[in-house]
Amino acid sequence: MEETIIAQRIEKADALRARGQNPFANDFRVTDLAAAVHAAHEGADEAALAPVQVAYAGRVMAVRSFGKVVFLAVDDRSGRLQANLFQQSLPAEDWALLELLDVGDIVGITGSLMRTRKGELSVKAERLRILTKSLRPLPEKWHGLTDVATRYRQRYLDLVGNPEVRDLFRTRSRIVSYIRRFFEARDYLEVETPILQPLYGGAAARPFVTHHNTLDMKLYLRIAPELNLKRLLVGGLHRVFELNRCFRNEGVSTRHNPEFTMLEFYEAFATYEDLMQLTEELLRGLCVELTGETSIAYGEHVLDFGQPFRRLSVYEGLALAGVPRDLVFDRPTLEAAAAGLGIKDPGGIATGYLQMEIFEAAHEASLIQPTFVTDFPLEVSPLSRQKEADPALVDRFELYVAGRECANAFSELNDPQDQRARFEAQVARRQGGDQDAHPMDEDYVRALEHGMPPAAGEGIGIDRLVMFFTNSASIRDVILFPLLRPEA
RNA sequence: GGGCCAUUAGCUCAAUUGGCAGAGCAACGGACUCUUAAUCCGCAGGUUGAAGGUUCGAUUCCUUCAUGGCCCA
Repeated sequence: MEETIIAQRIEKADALRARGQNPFANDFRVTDLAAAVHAAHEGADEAALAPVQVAYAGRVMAVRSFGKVVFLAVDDRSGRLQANLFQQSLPAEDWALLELLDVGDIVGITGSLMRTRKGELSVKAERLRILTKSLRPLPEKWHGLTDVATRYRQRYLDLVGNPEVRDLFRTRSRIVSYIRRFFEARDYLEVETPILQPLYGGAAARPFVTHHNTLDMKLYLRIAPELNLKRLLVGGLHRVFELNRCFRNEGVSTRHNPEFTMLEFYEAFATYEDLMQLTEELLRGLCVELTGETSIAYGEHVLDFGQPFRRLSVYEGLALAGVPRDLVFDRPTLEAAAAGLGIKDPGGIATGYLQMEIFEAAHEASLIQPTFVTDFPLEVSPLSRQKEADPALVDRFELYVAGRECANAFSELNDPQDQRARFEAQVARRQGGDQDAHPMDEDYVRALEHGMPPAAGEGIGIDRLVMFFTNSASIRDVILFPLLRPEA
């Protein structure tokens, strides 16, 4: 049946050619947009509308024919504007095009404005062009396309049929644009650093591996831009940010896509305390930009970015989970708490990592309102600056919203000798089987040896941010083309 | 990785206890000068995700696989 429809439409395209018209023409000049026409003339009366000439183009979403008058619902990038075709006032040649027109075709309409008896502002067509002949049928007009796999695989159909999807990606664009303006206004420089790297780092994750043919060189797709951005701090670019695509070789879920977008920014002479302040400003301002208010509905929750964000240190969280402050290094206490939370084989997990597993198991899902989790174990933070008041901890925070981590920040470690020792500890873990452990990066240590200004830096997951601000349950809803298995 | 659910016409969905695979929209033919999911008449459209099994007979029951969704780890 589908083949029949395609064959019929190819015949129609051929018929257009036989009439001397290109079924894929590109010589129509658009002077008007649907939304602008509505905005400019919505209240105007017939006498005011009739002299207004417009030319617009878009996809035909519905054809309602009454014999000698035909109504077309035409969608352009701004919205919908109906075209009214009267046999009486259209050239015979154009009227005859209707027998070759299908829902889904792209048309160009020129004419004057009018209002129908039901009051719809529309265009009384004087010329009709079929600019692009569509050869396949669109999804059904009322229910639209709902099959999730098809929506992701054929996102163009999802966008054609579901206006709310177009709106979501407009919102995504506004979020990115706001972030860019926010940092530019604070004298940050936007930079781009390599995705293809001979050595990866900056996060705890497994990379994708690829190969450069002519250099015969193994390359990794970056898991984070962190180390390169800090090299720029060494170089004197003291405020930098990068809106960057990262790649982590892990599973897919409603919260994870193997490639995702992060914001990372670094500021010299700032501390993680400063970044908590900055992060509150960023998210509060973003919320106001998008909604006009300081809170937003997300699922069953209302996320409030208006108040100063809650702060909860890792040790405070451990105390709430049954590990008092003076026993955070007591293995029997930690292992008992871990077992109680369902953590498997706690005896095999190093102390700092076990502390974090306990914290996350006990608290992560309940951190709904924006919460800064602060002061992480040094062991799990190989790039963070040691806390002066407690050498077992680092000056670091993660921001949790709606039970999910959405930012990670710290005062940066700039002591090259300490950094080398941290890398060596990571390499030891790697040899112990931790595939996420950080590899040694000699050039990064060398850069620190030249002197990196004291600084703080942060990464924010853009996809998760977009999820919050578009009330999306799955990361796939906010990525235009999420990774899927190949079609069967 | 484990559990549950889904997969039927281009799209959205039905199909009784295992008994002739159906509807709406889209398409196709026709009527109609004001529709907003237009309406009306007519016509057509199927390897029921794939492979195998049970059965006189399988969309339905069983096994395996594929794809997707939800939950859990």
